[in-house]
Amino acid sequence: MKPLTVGQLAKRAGVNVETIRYYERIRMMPKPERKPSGYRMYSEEDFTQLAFIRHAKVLGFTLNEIKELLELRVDAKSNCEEVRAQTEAKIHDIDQKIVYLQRIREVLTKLADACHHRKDTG
Amino acid sequence: MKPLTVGQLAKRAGVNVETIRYYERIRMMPKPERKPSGYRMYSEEDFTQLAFIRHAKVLGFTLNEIKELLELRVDAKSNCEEVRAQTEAKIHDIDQKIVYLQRIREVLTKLADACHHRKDTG
DNA sequence: TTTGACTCCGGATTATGGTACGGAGTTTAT
DNA sequence: ATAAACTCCGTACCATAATCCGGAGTCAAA
Repeated sequence: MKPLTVGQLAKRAGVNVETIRYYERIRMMPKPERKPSGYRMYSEEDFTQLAFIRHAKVLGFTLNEIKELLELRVDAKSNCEEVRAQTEAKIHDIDQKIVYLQRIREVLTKLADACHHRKDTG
Repeated sequence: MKPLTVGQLAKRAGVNVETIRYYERIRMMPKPERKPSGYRMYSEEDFTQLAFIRHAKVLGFTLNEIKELLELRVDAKSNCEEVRAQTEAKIHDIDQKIVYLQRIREVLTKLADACHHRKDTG
């Protein structure tokens, strides 16, 4: 419940402090509450959002795409029908990515198996 | 069987001609045979490799990671045991990505469903 | 209470992954 | 044969996504 400092948040999320400030500047992360000294205070929710961003990044989404994903969540309260359509489009993109990954996975599996056999058979 | 020009290859793969030249410079793509005029000639195999690169890029692999994946394929002939280990590590990374993607997919599905219900029930 | 670690900020710098430019030569279709 | 379209090359430029800098203020703990 105690708020996290920017350094603690950075450490938990495995990112640089500067990255968090950068995400704040470009509105990927919300402006946090501040201590009287001006130090940033972060919540668990902030950590969740940052982790989401990092995972999505690993998956090849650009920061702008991730921002869109985050905004879908927020907009869901107001714009229901349109959000639903957009969300389904994103799901389609994700399914495509999964297909590609599985294809690459299969190629690699065959590679590993070929090596395995060669080892067995000399 | 007729070799492709760089422009034809670019068109089929959906990339810029400059991108292909760039990939050649950084050794993501092999140096192609040349016509007497100096024009590049590409094969179907080259197309396959380029398509692989583009797909892997969409999935968030960096060009260096993709280069490693391509090299695994080539090295498989010589370094069997080590290649197998590395390949299995890559497969593990890919499985992690699939897990992340499925998690995001789930969140989005819930979002879409919530909207759907809201529409039905007013 | 001081000292070392942390944080503040704006602005500069970096790495990656391309894209654009432009003058000269090549190919192709008419 | 000639124009349009394509290709050659090196270099310069661009956007994205951070990361670094450095001087000043803050916090924690010995």
